[in-house]
Amino acid sequence: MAVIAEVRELGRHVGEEVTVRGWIQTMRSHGRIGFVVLRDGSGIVQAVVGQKDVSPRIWDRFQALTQESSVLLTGLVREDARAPGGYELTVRDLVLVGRSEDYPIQPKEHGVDFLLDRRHLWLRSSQQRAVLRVRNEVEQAIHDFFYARDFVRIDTPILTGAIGEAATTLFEVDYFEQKAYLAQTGQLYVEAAAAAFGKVYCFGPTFRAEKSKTRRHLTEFWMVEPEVAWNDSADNMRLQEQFVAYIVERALERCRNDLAVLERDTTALERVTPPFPRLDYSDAVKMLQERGSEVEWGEDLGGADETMVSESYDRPVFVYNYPGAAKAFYMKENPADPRTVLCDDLLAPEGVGEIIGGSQREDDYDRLLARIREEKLPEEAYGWYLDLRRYGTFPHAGFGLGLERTVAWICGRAHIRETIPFPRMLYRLYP
RNA sequence: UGGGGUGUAGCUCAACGGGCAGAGCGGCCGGCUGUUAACCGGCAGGUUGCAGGUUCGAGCCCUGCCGCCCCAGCCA
Repeated sequence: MAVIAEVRELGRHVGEEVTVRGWIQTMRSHGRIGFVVLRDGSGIVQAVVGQKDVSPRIWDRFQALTQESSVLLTGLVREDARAPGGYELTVRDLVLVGRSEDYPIQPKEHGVDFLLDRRHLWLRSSQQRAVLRVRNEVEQAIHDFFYARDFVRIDTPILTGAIGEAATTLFEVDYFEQKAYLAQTGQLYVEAAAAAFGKVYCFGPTFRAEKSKTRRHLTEFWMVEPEVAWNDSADNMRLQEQFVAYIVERALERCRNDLAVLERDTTALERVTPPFPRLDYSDAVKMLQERGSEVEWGEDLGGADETMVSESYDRPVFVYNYPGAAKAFYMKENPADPRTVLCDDLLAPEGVGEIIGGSQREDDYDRLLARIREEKLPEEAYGWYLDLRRYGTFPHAGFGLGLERTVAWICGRAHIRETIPFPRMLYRLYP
């Protein structure tokens, strides 16, 4: 009875007979010899079957294999430069576990719609596996970064009352004959927790019922939102650049292979080291106007404007202190220029655009209440949020980083839909 | 929601200015002992998104509808 081995550890079994378990990725038959590439999740290995080396029964079984059939392969592990992965299995025994009939995804080009309809199978493809492994590494890096800095993770509710940033549309659900909404941010809740723990973050799914159909929007996406008591806007940006640099570094360190599978040119990522350039909103508008943009002071930057700014730098760039009218109600007024608020957007290079939105929060009770009324928000829903300014208010700042946008940038994918296992978009709820 | 595209074999795409609907891949059959998206020969595979219109004749032109893609707005 051969020992069961994972493909990633085959190097330790050279000269031994092992059994590997997995799925047939590709196969090539050649008369009296044949090759299959087996995937087990830990890696891929080429297995060779020679007609003279196996019984006629095994040979017939091999001839009948199809793409994505699940199998047990038993054989001798050899080093072989001709095999992808460097190791090869000379098959002695083959057990068919589950036959795959007419697998729809070929090792060829397919349209995006076709693939998304079969997302449950598309996940098996090598580039999709690479993207999702990078996502996994980024998620782990996020937790490690904050854990090492003594942040406390706070899980914020997904079912909420009418509270959030209000500008965006919320998904409404029936909550025991009451209206509830899927959370569009955990920020307001981590602000509460910051007064309990000092440094906190939340990391979970958020929901936006916007009818956007662009390469950088999903209706369900994951966002990490740190919140730090006593931090001002400048502290906030310093934390952001350290955070982003750490995530990129981890991906470069631990996902070399995946980035190679994705044919990602990593030179642009190697440059992502602090400090990131900082551009005052007003200077950004001036620069954009000189380059022919129609943007006027007071407006938010459009997608084309963001691209123009980010293309002027070789690493992520902060644009800070936007006009208050263009931003959310909770951002703190800039004492040096009350038309603006203490906030920042972090724009990733290579035309990726915004991956972080952050700000120092309004900590003055009266000014915050005035802003809630200006925006005509349901005041009664914000009672607890105002309490944070009534019982020991404190300066604090935080930000939200979009996980999918960050992964798309690191992986060099044009569209963020490939960076989440099962994307939720306008008109797509299946599979 | 607005603007621009697109829809032809299971998949990816061809088809002159309106004139017999095709290829590659995949499938099936056969051949081949070192393939790397193998190769060679053969076979099957179509209501050209749907409904109407113009025309001797429509995959192609016109109208409506539907799906999808890209861009904009909103944002992460």
